[in-house]
Amino acid sequence: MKLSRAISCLFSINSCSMTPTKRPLKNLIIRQYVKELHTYHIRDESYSGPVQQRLLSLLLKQPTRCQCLQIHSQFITTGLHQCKIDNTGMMIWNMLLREYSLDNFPEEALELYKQMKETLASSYSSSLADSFTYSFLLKACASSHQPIKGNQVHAHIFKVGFGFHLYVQTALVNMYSICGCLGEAKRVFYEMPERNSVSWNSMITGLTNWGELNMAQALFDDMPNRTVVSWTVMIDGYTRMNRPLESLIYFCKMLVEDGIKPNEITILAIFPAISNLGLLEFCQSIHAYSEKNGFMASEIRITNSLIDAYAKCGCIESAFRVFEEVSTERRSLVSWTSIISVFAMHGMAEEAVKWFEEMEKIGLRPNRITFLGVLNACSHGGLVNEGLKFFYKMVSEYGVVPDIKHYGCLIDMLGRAGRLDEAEKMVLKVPKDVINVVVWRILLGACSFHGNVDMGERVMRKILEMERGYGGDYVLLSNIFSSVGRYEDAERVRRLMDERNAFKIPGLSLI
DNA sequence: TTAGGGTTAG
Repeated sequence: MKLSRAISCLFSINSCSMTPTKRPLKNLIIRQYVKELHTYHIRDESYSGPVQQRLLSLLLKQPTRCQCLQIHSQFITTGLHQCKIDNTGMMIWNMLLREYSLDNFPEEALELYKQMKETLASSYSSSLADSFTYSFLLKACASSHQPIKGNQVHAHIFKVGFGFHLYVQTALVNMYSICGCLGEAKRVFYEMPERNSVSWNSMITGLTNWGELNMAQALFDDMPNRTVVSWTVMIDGYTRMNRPLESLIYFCKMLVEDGIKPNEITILAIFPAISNLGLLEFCQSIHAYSEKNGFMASEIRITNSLIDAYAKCGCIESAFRVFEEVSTERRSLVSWTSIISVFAMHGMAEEAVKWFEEMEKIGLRPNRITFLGVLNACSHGGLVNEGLKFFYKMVSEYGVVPDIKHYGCLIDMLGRAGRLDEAEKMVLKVPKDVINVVVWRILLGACSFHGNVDMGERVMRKILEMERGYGGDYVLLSNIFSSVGRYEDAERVRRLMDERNAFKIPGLSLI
């Protein structure tokens, strides 16, 4: 593709509305465009200092993706990149690198570095890169998950003398951690002649993200100056490992031991732990704290999480009040999805449907999670026909491809309502690449509940083709036989269960 | 005229 053609494609795409389906196409054109720029050579070596200044100041103002491409284009096609490179020129290269590595174009960032090196080598520049260059380059390796490339950059960094630079080493720890190379990350970390809190936090984050909580905790205990980021990383780490109590203990220790105040991100991290333990009072305190510190006004995600947490702590009134207090303009798709799911969770199907329709009225497009919420509501509230309508609407009107959870929901809904034939037809319609044993199991449950022996046997055969070791399936089939008085068959299934060493732990309830 | 750009939590 010629440069002029790439530019016209780029701008024509940019001027129309950017739907998710068009985004990959735009990215492809951007990639092609940058590739063209990399092969563009001109020989105009007139000094244009003021133009460089102008380009740099534009880059420093956080340009959009398109503006950045325009700046890059001007830098190359006017030959400015080949002019005498002073600090301004170096900064233009670095800022372009930064934009590409942060904006999910890591390959372009790496290509740009190659071009930068070649160009600077043939100009009057005294150095080919600085510590900023390598920080951005490592960011690109990290975001594209390319540890091998990162490792090559690491070797190069040593060669050019930045091997023990604080920022570069921290970026190395971060790159290796993100790519899952924890051994390498630790090696760099322990070799660092000096570390700041960011270096420590990067290492601890790497460990928690890969499940090494004990090691992370040991490092956290050794850390000289813990910041709110360090605490948030630990809180989030414990929550993700399904250890909510420890997560809350860290939250309290942060306040009491270090006197550090939680920020928006800490608050977002603590919500799953509160919901998991159903601590309504804790939820209320966090609500009050967020209100007092202006987090509710500044961060819609806190409001959304609060809606979900209140509902999971059993207080639907508070969840709804929080939703109602947000103006329609501020409500995001997640806010709407949260309130719909909250009603679904509490079996309030009509309310869920009502708010789904309200959302549509203001022109918001529901996504797959929103539909999962409303389908769940219909399933639990027995609104079968409405549920089917929503499912078809999702596919035909909104173009959402149903995943296994949508099918599961629908099959559960038909099964609960006793519409077993339709449920079976639906299971048979699930595409081969997404089907799993769970949807068959849902149907078996419905057969058991409604005492349909023939279908139960048929479904069980399907299940056994896929998985033989789940005791619950044998128990259900055996119960189906018992319910119609076929005790010998029930006994046979129980024996089969023993022969195949399929266990079922008896359920228990604390209520 | 000069400074300006970097690494961490979701």
